[in-house]
Amino acid sequence: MPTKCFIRGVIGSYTLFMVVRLKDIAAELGVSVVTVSRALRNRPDIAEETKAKILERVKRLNYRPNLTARSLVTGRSSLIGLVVPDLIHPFFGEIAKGLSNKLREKEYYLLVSSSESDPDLEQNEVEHMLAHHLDCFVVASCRKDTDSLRRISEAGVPLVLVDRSFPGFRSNFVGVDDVKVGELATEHLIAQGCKRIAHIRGPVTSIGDARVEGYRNALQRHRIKFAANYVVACGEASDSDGETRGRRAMEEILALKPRPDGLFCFNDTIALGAMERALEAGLRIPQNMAVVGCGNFHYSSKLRVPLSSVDQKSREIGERAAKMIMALLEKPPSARSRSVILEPELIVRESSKLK
Amino acid sequence: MPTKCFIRGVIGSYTLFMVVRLKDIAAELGVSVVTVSRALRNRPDIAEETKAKILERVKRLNYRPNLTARSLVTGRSSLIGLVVPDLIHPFFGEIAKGLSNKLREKEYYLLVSSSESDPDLEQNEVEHMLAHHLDCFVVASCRKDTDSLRRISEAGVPLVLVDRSFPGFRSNFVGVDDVKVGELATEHLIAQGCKRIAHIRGPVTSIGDARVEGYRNALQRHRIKFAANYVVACGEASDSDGETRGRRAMEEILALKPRPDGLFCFNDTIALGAMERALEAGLRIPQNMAVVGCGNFHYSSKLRVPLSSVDQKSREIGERAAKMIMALLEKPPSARSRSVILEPELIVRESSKLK
DNA sequence: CGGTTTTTCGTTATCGTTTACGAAAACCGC
DNA sequence: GCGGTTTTCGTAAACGATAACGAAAAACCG
Repeated sequence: MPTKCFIRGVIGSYTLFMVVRLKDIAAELGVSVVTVSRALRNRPDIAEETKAKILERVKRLNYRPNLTARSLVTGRSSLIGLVVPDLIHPFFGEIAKGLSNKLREKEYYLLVSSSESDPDLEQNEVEHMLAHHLDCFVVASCRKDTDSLRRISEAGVPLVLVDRSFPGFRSNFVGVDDVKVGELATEHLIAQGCKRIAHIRGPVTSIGDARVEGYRNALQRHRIKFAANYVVACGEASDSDGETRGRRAMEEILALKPRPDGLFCFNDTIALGAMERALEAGLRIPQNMAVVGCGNFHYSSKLRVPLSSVDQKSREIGERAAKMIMALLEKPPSARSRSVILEPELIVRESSKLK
Repeated sequence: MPTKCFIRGVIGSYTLFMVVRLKDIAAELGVSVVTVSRALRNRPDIAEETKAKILERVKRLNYRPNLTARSLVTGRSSLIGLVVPDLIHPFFGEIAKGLSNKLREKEYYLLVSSSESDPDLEQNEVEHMLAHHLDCFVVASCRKDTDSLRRISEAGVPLVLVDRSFPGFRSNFVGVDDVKVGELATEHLIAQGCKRIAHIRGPVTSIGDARVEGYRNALQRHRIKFAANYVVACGEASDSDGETRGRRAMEEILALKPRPDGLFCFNDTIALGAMERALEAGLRIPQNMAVVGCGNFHYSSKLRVPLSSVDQKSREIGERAAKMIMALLEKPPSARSRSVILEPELIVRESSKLK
């Protein structure tokens, strides 16, 4: 139990702690609370001499301002909310790390919520987090609609979308060009000599659709005819983990006649499951089927068959989002929203190396 | 910019938002602020009729209490601080997830800090987080000393250590029995017929030492003589990533005469690096060298050679820590500290399957 | 029906800080 | 020395909620 006093030490088995407030320092030095506050925030209207005196005492007493109280009056909490579908997921983990490292510079802290890919949970979490009066939200929404995003906007809290944007919903955004992602992967498979390229697509969202679009663009550019049954769906992240979804999708692909000789997967986890299933079925990768994933998760290079993957620049997404937040919070009334679209990068490994 | 008013709508390109306060609801219904507060917190001293009336209005206006203000007066912030060396690390990621999911039930939120395995940064982060007046800290410290932990205790904030405890520093703790971890891995290698078992040890901390102790215990139990040069160090997490550290350690191991036929690694990432290096050197795993890691990271089963690993129950650690926090915060003055020691579990895969 | 208890609700103070404003002190030029 | 700045500091009022206390209203009881 923190006690407000200047005694510090052990009495019996109880330890008394001091919780120093502005008031205490002011009283000790015989100045007013406001003067101490001014010294701490480096305000101009204070004499150098008194400032030095105060800062010395502040340091000696190990004073730390109560940010809760400050927040109440200034309306700034120095807290940023991060809402992602899954904290364990390497992609979002990297984003969190990029964010956190950059935000640290300005002493912002991250309040995280892992929505477990459950739309209702996400909405609920946003609702609760709003009560904490965060300075800004960073969201990779797992919802089909924009309900949770709108709640944030309605509350007047700045918002940065990462990874997924929502057509029709104006907002700041940081992510990669997903059409380019699809093109990069597919062009590569074509260049490797694949003739029949399948795609395990992601959910029906802006991202999933954009990747399919890129996939089609590349095929068209090389006059390969698009076959609808070569694009197989594998459900949502909320259905089951990516790996089993990848396995199931591979079942379908194995049944296709003629069998595809190239495969572009929505992400590395799905690719992993698909590859495992294909290997079990006796296929050799890449000889019988070249595979490219997406996300370049850090373990993708260590797999049974090291996986080619399109890097989504997750760390950079986090860092750029952090920069955007800082800009947003420094000069608040910038009505129009900004977008940062990063270029994806293909990393080639054994799973698609045919030449 | 949130405006305090009851107008809501679009004027030109500006949207006005309402920030509803207790005061507003009270004014609308002609009751006092305290009455509304009581209704919201389900206090007994309020008539059912007025309560219903208030709750209806609260719902209709979409009121959310300002937790910052509440926190200031109650001294409870509903925020839990999580300090880990690395957010991306699957082990800590799982802990974060376990914590977050459990804490959600009581509407606690997680403020995270990834210290990047930098002791100074950790200290700094703790210092700053203290200013936010969190209700409790969960820490996996990367420091050699207990300085950051002591700062938390001195501030009178409840503390739960996870993964690593510090002998001599009394505190709540949730983790696995690390001596058992070492025993489990080593006993298994012995049972598989390994005669010369090496160990890539972790940093010189309670954990690293305990695992070595378990390793020695198992050897002794089977009358295998302990050779000091079979225990190779690989530096600290802050030096470089586990994988390259594992590779470097394997260099040393490959130079040992006679060459070990079994290897127990401090964690899966190190094991991964070590295995990669061994494979490059032409060794076959497990035939020439059986390998067991620790942590059972979710990708360990998907590696080139699926890796046997001692599961550290990371998710459960998070959940148990969450439970402990709730207990701590409900009945505060429990002076003595509690420990939860979980049993590790060995998961056998190809990397060590000899029989 | 008076007195006591119980229920219900309002008043006031408080949490630790910042903002707005104004007063005193110091400085300045003439 | 006297008006007018400028510097330095203090007072008072927030911020949005809860805690402690007490008063009015209602209910109960003999």
